[in-house]
Amino acid sequence: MAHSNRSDLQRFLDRLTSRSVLTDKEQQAILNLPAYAEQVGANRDFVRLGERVDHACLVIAGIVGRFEQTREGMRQITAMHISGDMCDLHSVVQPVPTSALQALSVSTILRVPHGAIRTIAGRYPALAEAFWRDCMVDAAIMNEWVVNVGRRDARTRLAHLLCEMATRLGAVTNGKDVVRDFPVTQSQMANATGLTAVHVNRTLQALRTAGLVEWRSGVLHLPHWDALIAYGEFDSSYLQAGVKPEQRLRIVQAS
Amino acid sequence: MAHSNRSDLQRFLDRLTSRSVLTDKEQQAILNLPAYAEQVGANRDFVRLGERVDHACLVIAGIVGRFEQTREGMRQITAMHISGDMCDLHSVVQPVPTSALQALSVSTILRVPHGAIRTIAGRYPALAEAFWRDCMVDAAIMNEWVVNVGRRDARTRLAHLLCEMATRLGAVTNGKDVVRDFPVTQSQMANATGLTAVHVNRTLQALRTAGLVEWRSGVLHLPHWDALIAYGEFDSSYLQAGVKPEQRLRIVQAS
DNA sequence: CGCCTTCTTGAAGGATCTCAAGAAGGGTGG
DNA sequence: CCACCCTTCTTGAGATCCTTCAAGAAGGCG
Repeated sequence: MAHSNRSDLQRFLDRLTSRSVLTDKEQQAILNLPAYAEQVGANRDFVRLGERVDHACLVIAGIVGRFEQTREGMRQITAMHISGDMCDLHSVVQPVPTSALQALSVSTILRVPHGAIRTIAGRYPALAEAFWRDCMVDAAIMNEWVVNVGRRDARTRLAHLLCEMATRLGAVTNGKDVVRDFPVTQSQMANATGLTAVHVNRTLQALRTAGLVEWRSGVLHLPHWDALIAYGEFDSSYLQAGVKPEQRLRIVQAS
Repeated sequence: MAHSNRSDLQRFLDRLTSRSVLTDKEQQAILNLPAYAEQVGANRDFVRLGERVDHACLVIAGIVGRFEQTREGMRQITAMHISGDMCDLHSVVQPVPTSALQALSVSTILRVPHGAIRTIAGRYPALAEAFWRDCMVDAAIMNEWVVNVGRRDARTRLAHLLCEMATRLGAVTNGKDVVRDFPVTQSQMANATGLTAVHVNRTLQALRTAGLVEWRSGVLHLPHWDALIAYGEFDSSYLQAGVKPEQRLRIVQAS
């Protein structure tokens, strides 16, 4: 099946080249990675705590959550991953996961063996650098989540997360009216924001009556983007989404 | 001054080799890094938001906080760094900080130019790998903070953070009685846990009367370590502190 | 000794949670 | 195409954890 995955790997490559500078050879190395597609049902774990893994997971479709739970069984989602995210790239250098991965909706993932990633990372230092950088964007997002959960009230917190996800889903183009598939339940949203499902429901209603959010059957509609980012204190710079080509960094010499 | 910093850089090297396998040459490259020591007063920022930086900061002494603040001026500390931490190693691949750095107590830091780090990362892929891995441990810690702030009540949350810091400070040896310098104010602790200073104070009193924590004038004393880690739901595995030599990973071939 | 930061305490208010139950929605089988 | 079921969404009322405001006590430092 490896030969049929180039178009999926292209999404990963696009992600990398949006922030890093890669030569043709390096790009080909990405596209030639062996990979095995897999369908995962909603609410199913596909990476479990403590079980050493030997492959990284690229999200092709659906939404994936990284999560942990407390002794009393309360869940906390610490990251959400969407199409194009290599959601546990970090496992290449740290193969024993400290948190689990679950499909939040029906998802298809592409498993890429660590061995192959390690080989090209060793051969092309610029790829290792690009991988490192990609992981640091995920870390910057998690950093923002700590602020969100720690210091913002429910309304702002929810608005902020919706802004982040809409931006990452690439939905913000005309700057006004934003529509995107976002198949996440209110309960999952609660686990991502450190709230209860009941309170997420009520808060969402407040956002709805304020005319800022419509969200029915997995489709998210944000009619007044500018108003929502102000409401959610959202500043997208941490997402490193708009890095201009001339600003992209390359540590190692192109060879 | 560069020549006199080898002993400080040794701390950084020790940190790297505790998780990664490095050859003699690679180790020397770390120790030969140029570096400039600097004293920073308590509550003083030394890396500001949005200002592109050209050096990474190694903490030699004191405690450093990574933080952000909301529109209303509420502060959230998203990471604490101690002696031996290269607190913004990520800036090597992402030179525009998305969060600021502040000395929580009087600190001395060692500034290491990005250029020098990039040079050795390009020349020795195993060093790039070690840097990447080190950043991923910081990310794992932040991941745990999301859980802590999102899903644990004040008592558990504080206990968990104290357990983490005590472990990282290397204070847990005999497994019973733990004593360490920890010059952090209750107000800073509040900003790290997403609570108010008042509530941190009351919660700390509860831990004190439970006999789990004594903390006076910057000295932290945890008389019943085993009881405290149970109380704080603390499992140190995410810190990657006890990685045995034979479990340390090296992607690239030793040359 | 005096000043400024940090710690401590009280009382009242509010945001969020818990418990409980009913309504709506989406899928499946007959 | 309808009936059924299970998940998700919605609503209400009461409880609680944590915050806010305010002020005094203690601690460190010149």
